[in-house]
Amino acid sequence: MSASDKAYEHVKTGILAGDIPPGTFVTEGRLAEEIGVSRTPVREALLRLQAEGMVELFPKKGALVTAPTPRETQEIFEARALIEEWAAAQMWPRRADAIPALRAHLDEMADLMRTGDVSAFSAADRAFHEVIVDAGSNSVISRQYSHLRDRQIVIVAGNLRGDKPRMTASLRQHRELLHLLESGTKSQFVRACREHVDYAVGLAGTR
Amino acid sequence: MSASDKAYEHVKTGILAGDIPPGTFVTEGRLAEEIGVSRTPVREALLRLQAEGMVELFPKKGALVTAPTPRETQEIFEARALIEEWAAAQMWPRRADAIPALRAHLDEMADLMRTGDVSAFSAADRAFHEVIVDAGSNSVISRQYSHLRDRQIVIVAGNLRGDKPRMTASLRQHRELLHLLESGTKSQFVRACREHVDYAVGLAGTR
DNA sequence: TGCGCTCATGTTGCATCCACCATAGATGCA
DNA sequence: TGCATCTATGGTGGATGCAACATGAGCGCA
Repeated sequence: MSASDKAYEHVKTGILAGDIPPGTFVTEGRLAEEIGVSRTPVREALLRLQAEGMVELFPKKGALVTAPTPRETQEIFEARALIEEWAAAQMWPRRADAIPALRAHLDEMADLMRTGDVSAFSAADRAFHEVIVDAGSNSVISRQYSHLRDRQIVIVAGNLRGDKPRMTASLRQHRELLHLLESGTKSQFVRACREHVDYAVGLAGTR
Repeated sequence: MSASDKAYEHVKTGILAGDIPPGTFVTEGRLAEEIGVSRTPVREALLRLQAEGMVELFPKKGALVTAPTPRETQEIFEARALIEEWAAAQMWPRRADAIPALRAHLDEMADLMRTGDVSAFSAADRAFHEVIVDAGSNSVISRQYSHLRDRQIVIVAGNLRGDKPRMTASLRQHRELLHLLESGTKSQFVRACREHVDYAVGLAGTR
């Protein structure tokens, strides 16, 4: 792995994990020292992250880690809903081959809820949805979706710290989705996907 | 404008205008000399372009300007259709405020078809659609749409060099869209948007 | 005390330098 | 002649140096 990749991973995972919370100013020099590389690869990493909207670069001042505004949050969820609804429709005629993976992620979520590992739970949630989106077989859309989820994590990392009732509700909804995929109709499944995302909007919006 | 931005603009417009056709290898050194800056900002520009999917960086070898594969082309148009259909639906209840801008772009297209400036025609086409997408008031989606169009230009720049019948057909379709927006129904307009993009898929696919 | 100015410090933006690597063409040997 | 190997060249990846700029602390003056 190149030094540039290392810097990128370091900063990005730091942001996504909440170690570098939104609002903090990071500087190339400090990060470079921290990671053990020179400023050049750090600079490249920050540019990439700026392109992704994770940080905002202020000339001669530094990089500000940004959280999505309430407005952007709404927009992200609307975009998610659009893609997930599309993907749900693509699952018909029924794509039974996706079911094992979905079940695996579901089981994982159930386990993680017990142990209370919120960030891993959220990762499993994401993986579940990515299976559905990827089933649409459109890598352009999959990439856009993945990016939306990255952005969303920053919100969630700040908001949802181990909220059992919400996790329970989420788990129930995912179970329902899988159930509908196995034995429901296309329109039922599409609507459930839509409602699932809309529910998440509410969660992110109310706090 | 910073040297980095200058390099970025230079390379990107070069690719979009077809001056740097897909398949060519560019090197940091040569570009740097050409633009009149050092390799550092050029390198940053290439990294940004790689993130956008415009070039592919091969370690120790150089940067390859890539055209979308037929597969990616299909995917781009599918994503476009998804967004445009959504945006079309967002235009109801009727957003009359978008009409003047749409009409202006339409007139521009008519003029440009006469003068035969294909790339400007294509830019006006894009602007027309961006008005509709932007009317959805979702900057996240607008950005994704804009990116899709950037990618699409690379295809078009290689394919559609001044094809009058196609331009005529395109112009007619845009007129129809505007007409439906003014005095059609929501479902008519949405369907027409969908069909318009599907028509474009055919164009890109058949060559 | 309060205001404006200067300067010290921290940070970026960019140029330059060096080491490593990939590759192609030359070279030597069978 | 044909093949393996060696080497010269061109390219990137990364480190470092330097100038320009933003900012805030400290100081002088009214």
